Amino acid sequence: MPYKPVLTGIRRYETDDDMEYTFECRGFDPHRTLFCGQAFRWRETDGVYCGISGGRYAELFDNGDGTFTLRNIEKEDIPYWRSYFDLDTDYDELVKRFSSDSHMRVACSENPGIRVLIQEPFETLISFIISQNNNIKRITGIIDRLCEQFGEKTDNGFLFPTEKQLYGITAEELAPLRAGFRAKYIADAMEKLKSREVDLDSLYEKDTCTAREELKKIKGVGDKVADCVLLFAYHKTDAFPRDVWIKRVEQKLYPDGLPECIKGNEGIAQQFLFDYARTHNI
DNA sequence: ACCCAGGGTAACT
DNA sequence: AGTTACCATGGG
Repeated sequence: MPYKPVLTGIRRYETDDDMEYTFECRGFDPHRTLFCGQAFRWRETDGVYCGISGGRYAELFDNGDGTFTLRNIEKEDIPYWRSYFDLDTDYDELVKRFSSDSHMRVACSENPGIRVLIQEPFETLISFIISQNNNIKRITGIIDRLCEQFGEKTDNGFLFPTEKQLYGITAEELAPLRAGFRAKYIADAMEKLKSREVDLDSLYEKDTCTAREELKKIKGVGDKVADCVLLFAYHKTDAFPRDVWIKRVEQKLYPDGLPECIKGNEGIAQQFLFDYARTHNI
């Protein structure tokens, strides 16, 4: 069965109805998870991670005893955040499986606590169109300007603009983002979403290959960007985004192909290998 | 000045 | 089908 997270409707944060939610998640590392290049809208100050996703604001901190607290969230959004942090997947079990491969064993042990997020598809699509041939710092800046220019302002910052808010936008109107040649790709994405030539809602139920081909109808979306969206939004864990670092890993560590133990979870394994490759400058 | 960055397109062999 | 220049921008 394809995995579909429980998503409640997009809703504004309301200051007089906030709550805390504490959950257990042994070994979870928020910093590694939120700043490893799968999400671009979290900030950390004094051990508190503040972010906006899917139109929802949250503050997250580590209680130091294997539990974590989400603060200033709405009660009905608990299922959203449980899904977002993929809390119902046992990563200890996954890492155990991965560790039968010697490279994966090192990659996992050196980067404990990474989890693959389950994000909102539209935000993820636009974010990873922006990511192409770009670095994480500048990607973050462009997305910040996108939210400030076109997203709704709330007490806790600007929301990511909704699909409807960007319908019909042109590359010229996107110029202030300084996204360069990627502006025309965003404009093309908005055309194809508006016309329903590409339907993000339908992709949950499609297999990875079919969904990948549909995303690639958008100009500026190739295999890599498509697989990022399939993995980071739709949680299709067999999607395998090949960026420059992963290509080096495949050449140097796996010239004869990927190990059997990551089959079906190539995308999650990729997240460990991505950090491994960068810290060791492979 | 040069190189690279969570790539993709179009125009070539 | 496989290679290659080029694409905007900013940081090192």
